[in-house]
Amino acid sequence: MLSTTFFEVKMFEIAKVISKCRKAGLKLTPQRLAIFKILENNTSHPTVESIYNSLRKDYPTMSLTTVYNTLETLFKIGEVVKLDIDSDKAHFDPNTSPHHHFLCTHCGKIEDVMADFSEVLHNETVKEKLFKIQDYNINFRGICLVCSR
Amino acid sequence: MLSTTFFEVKMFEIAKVISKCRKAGLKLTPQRLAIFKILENNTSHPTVESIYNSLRKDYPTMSLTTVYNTLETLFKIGEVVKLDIDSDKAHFDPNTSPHHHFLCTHCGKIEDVMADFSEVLHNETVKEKLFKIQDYNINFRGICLVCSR
DNA sequence: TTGAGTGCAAAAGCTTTGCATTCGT
DNA sequence: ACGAATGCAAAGCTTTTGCACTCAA
Repeated sequence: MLSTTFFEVKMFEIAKVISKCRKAGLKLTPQRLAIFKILENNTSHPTVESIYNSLRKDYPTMSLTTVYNTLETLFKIGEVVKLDIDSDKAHFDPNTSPHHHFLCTHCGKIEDVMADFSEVLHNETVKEKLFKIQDYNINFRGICLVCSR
Repeated sequence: MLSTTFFEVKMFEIAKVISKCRKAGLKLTPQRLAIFKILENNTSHPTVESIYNSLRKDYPTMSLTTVYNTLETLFKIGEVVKLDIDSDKAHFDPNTSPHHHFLCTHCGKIEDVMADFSEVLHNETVKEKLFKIQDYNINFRGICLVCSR
């Protein structure tokens, strides 16, 4: 018997985020919209600085503070998640579906691992020792396909 | 049929670490030995600062730099691991056995999860997409038993 | 119009670096 | 005696805060 698992995919869609901002009374500034554009379909797990650098050409007055503020706002409304795979700096993920990550220790790239590991929640040790699990994430480390060649 | 899994337990034992230092040409200073004592049987996932504060009474001249240096040295010789569960500051674990962690989002405590999840390595998505996995770790977040009461 | 958002500068917090002194071997 | 380790101060980075100005609603 095949078991089918349904993944609820929650990608960052500008139209959806805009309407969410309107409902929350958040203003749609040009800076915010520019950051939204960078996040849409972005699977590079950007940092504040990488987003800031992408924007400097088109938005010369964009400040680091605004990028920090906007990402914190998006985090609060659940439109980005923060990764814990790199202790050096914060990486953000506009894909808020439950998924996991792989860090290539050779090139530093972070890749998504879109697979269901919810089996780990059925582990007896986990069920006995922890009162309530809110979430979990798996960080893999190793060599990516590109670097293996 | 019962399946038995053998865990190789690698705890931080002072005698073992001392002989490892001797072999590696590392000097056994009073500062290092004091830090070793704090790490032995320590399951609190201490930070540099918490170790430093524990030592200040008995070693008034102990510096933060020495704690940083010693933990980095221990990391290099494989006697501590760094956790990635808290992006605010580095937590160290003198238990270098493969295991996982649980962060209580209420009290901030980090607990060990000593269970075998190596099944995640057999996932097809992981095997197809990644060339070579060096290690992996699972971070659970939720409410601990103490805070649930 | 009005208060949330922006952006500059300054500060804060963790970690690293430089370097003279100390001390284990 | 030699060279690694220590510890102080300074610097480096990421992130946060304060505050006057701007602008979306």
